[in-house]
Amino acid sequence: MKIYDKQRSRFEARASVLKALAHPTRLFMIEELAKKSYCVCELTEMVGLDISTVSKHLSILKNAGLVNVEKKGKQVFYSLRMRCALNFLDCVEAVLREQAQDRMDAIQ
Amino acid sequence: MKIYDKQRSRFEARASVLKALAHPTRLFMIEELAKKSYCVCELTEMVGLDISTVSKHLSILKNAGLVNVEKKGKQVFYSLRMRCALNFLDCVEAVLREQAQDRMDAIQ
DNA sequence: TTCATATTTGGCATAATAACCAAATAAAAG
DNA sequence: CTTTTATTTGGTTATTATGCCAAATATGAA
Repeated sequence: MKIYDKQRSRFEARASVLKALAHPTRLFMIEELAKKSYCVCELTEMVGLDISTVSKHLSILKNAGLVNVEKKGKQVFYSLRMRCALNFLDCVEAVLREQAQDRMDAIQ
Repeated sequence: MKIYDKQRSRFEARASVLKALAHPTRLFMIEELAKKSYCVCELTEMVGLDISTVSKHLSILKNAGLVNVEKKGKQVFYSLRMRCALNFLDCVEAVLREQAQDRMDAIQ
């Protein structure tokens, strides 16, 4: 029995949340939803993919608990639920800046 | 031309960093590497997967810029580079607690 | 040099993702 | 009730990810 096995389900749960974030379209939508709530058709217009694709992306964010959903008439509005998700995008940006620096160092 | 298209490469870069994190085994290793550096063979013993699998996971973390690598004799030691990655695991934990709460609410 | 140990790389099988289209469902309007 | 609009779901295909084994590489010891 390895150390990892004992805690595997805990790390699987964390990974599933991070997986929900780890897609460019979903990251874009999260950033937009941080500003205000949007319906599926508005988000579809912004991203330029098929509406069924956008709907599925939103469903992934919803299942991960990252967004709220509110139905208004025929439309469904999504909004950002976990605003802390934004904070850690700052860390991701820091990682990217370091990556860029590494590439510079490699050239010199 | 959609809003998203103009910034797509920026979101792709972010997503690639998050993808590197979004795996249970890699999250486990990141948490361990936060405590101290380990060689590949030690990590392999902890996770209980094939050493080639562990090596590939570490390579993914390295390419994302999340860990440092240092060779000492025959062994290769990895250590956590971006400690801010730990902070946002706190956010992930918060999301998971909310998920659990939602499930409780659904039952009641 | 040869051997043993540590790590990485290539190849392959399987599983998971993501995109689209088409069809199903939901809600409001005519 | 039928139509229209908005959204979700099911199905298919293409791409990517994961894990193992075997082979290649690297380092140090004998």
